[in-house]
Amino acid sequence: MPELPEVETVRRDLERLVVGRRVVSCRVEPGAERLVQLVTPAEFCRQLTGRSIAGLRRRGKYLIVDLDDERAWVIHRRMSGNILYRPAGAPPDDYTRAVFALDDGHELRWTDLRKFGTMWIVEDATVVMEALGPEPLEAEFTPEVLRQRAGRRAAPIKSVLLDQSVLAGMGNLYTDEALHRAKIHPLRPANRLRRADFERLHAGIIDALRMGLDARGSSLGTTLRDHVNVDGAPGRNQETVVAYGREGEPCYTCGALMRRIKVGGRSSVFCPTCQRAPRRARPAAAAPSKRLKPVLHARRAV
DNA sequence: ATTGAACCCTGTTTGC
DNA sequence: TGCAAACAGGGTTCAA
Ligand SMILES: [Zn+2]
Repeated sequence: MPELPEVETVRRDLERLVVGRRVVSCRVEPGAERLVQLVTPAEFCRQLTGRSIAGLRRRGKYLIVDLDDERAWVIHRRMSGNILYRPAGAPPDDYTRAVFALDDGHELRWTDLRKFGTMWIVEDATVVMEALGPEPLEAEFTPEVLRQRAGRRAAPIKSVLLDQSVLAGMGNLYTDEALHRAKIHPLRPANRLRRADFERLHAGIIDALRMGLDARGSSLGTTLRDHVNVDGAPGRNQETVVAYGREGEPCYTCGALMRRIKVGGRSSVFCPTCQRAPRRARPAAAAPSKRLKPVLHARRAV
């Protein structure tokens, strides 16, 4: 799933490849019309065709392609959107939903298995991006900033970290990674964390994101729906994750088996030993309370 | 203000 | 064994 490191990796690649290039044609495949926001695909393509790419920015999980007419082409990959930079004659890519030909003989291909991704062309990119929190890899992000923005919420810290208005760019994977590194249980109410917790969490967030960036992103799950970079190659961070997707596997720190619970409807993997449950842990949905009665049958031969 | 459900879509898993 | 139904997945938006 594209989160901050996955979007940033693609931004850096595109910055190297397409700045100064002109969009010479634009095509949105039938059935993918929802990709385009605000206007029809035809109008979208009309606005895009002929424009040159002036630069690439990122804010949270949004990719911003600055155009030479002072407008911004804003892209959100959501769950399965990928941007590929291919020679115009390259073999087709599965789930291609839109194609943007460039003046260098290459094309940008938008692939998106689920069609959840969205694009806008706007005068001011901030308009389409809801009030986003600080950038976790910028100097503005400090333990104190984290405490002030997250520490008033009574919701589980996991849910608060996923709130893009608290902090921009964290998704389910990097949230689990950060909480594990910080040894904080995902269900801990954010307003009950102490300063020392926020110090560790701050460091854990940065470490997890940097690890993802160094590996060119995480590509978990089945191949088709994974994040890939502009050349179609997956990231390598799935080899480095310490929590996400590791349910039932031993914790790298203590060896206890990693558990998975639902927090705010999202699956969360954590170590029950390293990440101590809050005093009043919410009843885990995955653990129906069993009466003592089954003891009578526990040893029954099968 | 805060929380939870709905929604977007399709590959995968589960159940009959 | 086949097929159909349920589910998972994450971010955002809407509703309560
Ligand atoms: Zn552990």
